[in-house]
Amino acid sequence: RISYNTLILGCCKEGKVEEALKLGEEMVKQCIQPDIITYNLLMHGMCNTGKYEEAVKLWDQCKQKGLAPNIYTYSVMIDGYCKAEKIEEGQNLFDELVDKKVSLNSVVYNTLIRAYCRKGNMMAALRLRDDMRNRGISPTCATYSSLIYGMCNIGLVEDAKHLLEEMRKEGLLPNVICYTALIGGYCKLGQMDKVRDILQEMSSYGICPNKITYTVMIDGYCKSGDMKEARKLLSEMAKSGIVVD
RNA sequence: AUCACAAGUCA
Repeated sequence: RISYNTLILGCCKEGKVEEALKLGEEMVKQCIQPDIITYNLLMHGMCNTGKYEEAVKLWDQCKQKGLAPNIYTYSVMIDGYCKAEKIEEGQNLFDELVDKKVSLNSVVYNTLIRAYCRKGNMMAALRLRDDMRNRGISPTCATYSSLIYGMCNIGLVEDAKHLLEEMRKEGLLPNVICYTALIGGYCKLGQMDKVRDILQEMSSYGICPNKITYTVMIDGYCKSGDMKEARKLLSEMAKSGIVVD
């Protein structure tokens, strides 16, 4: 069963969801009962290929079989709904989970927070962040990178920067993803001088830009018409050992 | 370590 689940995970990661489903049927024929993990994997695969309706079917099937959804099941489905632009549905599932009095974790919160951030509903996103804190669940880098991204996306880059400082106060160390999101915000506004400052700050904390960080900055310089600086970054990237593509 | 969440270019 573990072997099958592992195989299914492999298929899903390759995007071969049909094959994963076949493996699920094959399990049943071998008299190996799919467990909740099997279902979680399949639902995740469906969601990631845009077939969230299929995932919902699996969810129902799961309940009919008397397999109880766990926290992973919920986060997969909440994410699936949100990525299909059905935030309301995602929120409903979240509320259902809250009612169950099961202990929530940061991943479920982060999933919903990210959805609100992408939609530009920062009030809802920040309210959820406060909510998780009140329940004693610590926000993580994923929480903040979504929030920072969301703030930047509506042009409130200074608020985003402030969130980064808030992280430190909470004893969370901003990682390269948080910084990259913030840099992206400054780039979008053409504030390349600020980008320099952030880079400086990063290196003072020993955080190195990665391929995505460089891509964001190069794009920023190109769009602000500074091709010289963009080229400079490209060679700097190569020098830092990143495989340039 | 059998499963879930965050940042990028072009389309």
